[in-house]
Amino acid sequence: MATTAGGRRIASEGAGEPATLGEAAYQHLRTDIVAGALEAGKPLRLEALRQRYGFSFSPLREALMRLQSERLVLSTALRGFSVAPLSRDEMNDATETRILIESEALRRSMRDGDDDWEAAIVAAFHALSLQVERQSRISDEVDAVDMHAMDERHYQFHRSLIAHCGSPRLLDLADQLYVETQRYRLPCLVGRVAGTQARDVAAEHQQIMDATLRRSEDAVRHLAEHYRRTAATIEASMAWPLPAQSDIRLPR
Amino acid sequence: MATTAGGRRIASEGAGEPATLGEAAYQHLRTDIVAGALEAGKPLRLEALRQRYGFSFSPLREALMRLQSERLVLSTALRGFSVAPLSRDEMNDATETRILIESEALRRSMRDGDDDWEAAIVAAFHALSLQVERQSRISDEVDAVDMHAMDERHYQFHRSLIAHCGSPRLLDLADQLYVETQRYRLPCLVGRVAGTQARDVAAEHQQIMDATLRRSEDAVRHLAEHYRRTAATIEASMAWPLPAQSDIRLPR
DNA sequence: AAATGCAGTTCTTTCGAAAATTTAGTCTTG
DNA sequence: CAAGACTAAATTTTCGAAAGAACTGCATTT
Repeated sequence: MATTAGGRRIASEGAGEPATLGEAAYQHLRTDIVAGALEAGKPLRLEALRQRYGFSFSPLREALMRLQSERLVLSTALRGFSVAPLSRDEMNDATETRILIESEALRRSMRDGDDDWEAAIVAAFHALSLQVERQSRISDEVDAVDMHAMDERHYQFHRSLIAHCGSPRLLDLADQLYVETQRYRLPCLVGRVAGTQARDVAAEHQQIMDATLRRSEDAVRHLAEHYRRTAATIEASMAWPLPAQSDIRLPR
Repeated sequence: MATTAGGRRIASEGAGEPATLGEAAYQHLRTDIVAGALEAGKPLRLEALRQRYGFSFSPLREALMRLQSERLVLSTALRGFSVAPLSRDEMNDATETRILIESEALRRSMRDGDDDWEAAIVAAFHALSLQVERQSRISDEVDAVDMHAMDERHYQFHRSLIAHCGSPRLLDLADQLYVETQRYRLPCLVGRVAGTQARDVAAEHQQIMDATLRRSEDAVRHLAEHYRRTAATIEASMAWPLPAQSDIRLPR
């Protein structure tokens, strides 16, 4: 097995082969939770997971542990794990926290960013634009593969903005919140007819980038609006699971 | 700290006995890392930990996994774990991130806080004051037990300020950063002669509380200064391990 | 009927050993 | 003597089964 450099568990890390089964399990589970293949709120029985993925208990447990600390999985002491439920409150909390973190990171990047940083932003924006164009050219429907390619570019663009903030913690938190909010974004993308959006997301990105390169505080405002608008769109269009009474278990 | 910092993890956790060995291992390891009993930078060999704590591999691994995502432990794919090193950069990053998070949480608490919230702050402040007084009365030297009692009150006070922010994520992050920064604070407290401090920490706390109850933005400023002053004090007084060349391993 | 108590079952958690990989040491070779 | 190759030891990772706790359904009691 080819060893991957053990970087922090960032969203883009998945590229190389995972060095351990635990890592592999983590990646698979995370992908499936984010994509909704493992339904929100449902319990994650170890035996079922073993059959589904072919990992044995130890790596699975390890993966679930990690996912728990990223808020994708819940666990109760002797009752096992479950997929973290989706809710308006969680989404909004995640969105606002993301805005807090990324605003600060963006400010710092704008303060200290160098030419390479700027160049990377322009490049990422371009790559994202190309992807959008290609997609609308090739097919009307957005399928899972397109969606992931798209999402990767989208991630790279947003990350490039804050990349020069100088704080490993902020970048880490941003990554984590990106993944969390992905759970809410992705379901709304699949099956959507390309170009249907009322919003001009591309224009929003352009606005953010331009203001960022101008080192203008407008960038922060645009970014926040961008995220809030996305959250609002999702909140409106999503079929929210009403918090089931039966799922609520009093601790002991 | 009576309550585990990562308050979300387990429903029934808290002060009581940990329900599983994994949880117990987590608590022990965390305590020992924060207190410096497990030296920063040193590798954590599973066999050694098994002998020291009496837990077998599975619970230990689980605990280490959790600690890794809280930045107290590092791990590399097939080379095991080590205690996360201490450094000026990490401390400052943690401090600034903490300020970012708690400032926002404090603002929200001040915006929405009710009478109970205010009462809890006053109570926590009082408890902290009593503890400080008792300590300086009983003995000159600060020992480990005093230190923990003190730290618990201190934690409760700071937490009471932001308790009403309404965001589970912010509270969680604040808890995590509290623990992280504890690694830097605690070593500076042990052995210190009580009342020696040039700073009047009690007065700083009073200032923060007063401004908070007035719902004044000053509270945020005072809080930030409080944290920065602490960081500066530590930065000056601590014997920093110089980043050893030999510890650096290139990942292939 | 509601509450209580009691098997049997399901599921999580833990253990100890086996497998896989890295690390250290030794020897060889150019 | 440095670089490489091989071997042995140390260490992590993984497995599968055993142990322990929670859940289910049913009978019993109030």
